[in-house]
Amino acid sequence: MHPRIVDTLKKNQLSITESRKKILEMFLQRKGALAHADIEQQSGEEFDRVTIYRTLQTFVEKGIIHSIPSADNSVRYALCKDDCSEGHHHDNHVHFMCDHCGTTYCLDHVSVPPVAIPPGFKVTQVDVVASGTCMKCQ
Amino acid sequence: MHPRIVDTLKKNQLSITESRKKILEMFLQRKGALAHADIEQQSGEEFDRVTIYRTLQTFVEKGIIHSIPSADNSVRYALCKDDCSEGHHHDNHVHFMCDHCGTTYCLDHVSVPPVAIPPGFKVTQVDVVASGTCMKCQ
DNA sequence: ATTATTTTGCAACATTGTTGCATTTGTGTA
DNA sequence: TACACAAATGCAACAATGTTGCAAAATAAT
Repeated sequence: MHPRIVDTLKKNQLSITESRKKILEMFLQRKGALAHADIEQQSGEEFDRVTIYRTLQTFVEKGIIHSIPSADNSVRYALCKDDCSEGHHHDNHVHFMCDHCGTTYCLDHVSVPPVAIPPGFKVTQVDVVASGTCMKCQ
Repeated sequence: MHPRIVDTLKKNQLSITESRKKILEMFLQRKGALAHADIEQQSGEEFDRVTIYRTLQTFVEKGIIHSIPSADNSVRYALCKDDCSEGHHHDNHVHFMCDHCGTTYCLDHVSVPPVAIPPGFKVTQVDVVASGTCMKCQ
């Protein structure tokens, strides 16, 4: 088991349960983003569907993971950059979604460029969603 | 009826039907984006739910409208900039979604800044999704 | 006007997400 | 360690959303 799992849960005042440990481990092991369906398949019916929904919701509220915008109506989640031990500041993110294999990459180290939003809008968050073909699918 | 409706449909080799005319008119009249539910409500059960799904799908395929990425798993659509009479080149778009009233604005005139995607990724489209509070909700 | 093609509406189904509640699990304390 | 309290889980039922096949209706072509 990944060493940071229990730490992260404790820091966020969450009970250490099987589902939370396992789901958090999936995020730590895999670089890319995960959809609800991915988790359901990978865990092999170990957890109830409802439990997965609630766990993801809890993780989002605590700022452990964040949801990634997509145009095809599939919600995906990825780990927040800094384990969010400091709380959940809404980071700006750059994501890449491969049209071919569907993998979503969370490019934490790419900075979001300034965007000239017209006056009148109060911007709190900017997400950049790039899509195309990833290195594995060239 | 908006004068461009029949033209747009003809240019895209689509039959001129009631649902297509009415749904396209909704997009032309309203500046913001529309979700499936919006259309269903505004048309007042005039059309079957399935018809709306299929009409939206057709419009997307023809490049008349495009879907807007969002983090909350709600698909919204907006008119393509140039009526897409030329076919569907994948434009880069800036969108703004108001956290308060849920309205999605399609900021066609704001240009998408260059983003430094790491080598290995072949980018075909970049969407920028800003969120916060719109002018009506300040 | 008539025929051929396309679109629509209906029904049935599949998927995805939500809620309430009893049972189980985890946490804090003696 | 054992106990009581709090929290999370699983189940069932439900709601919302999206899909598919097919007969009937509307549109387009002749």
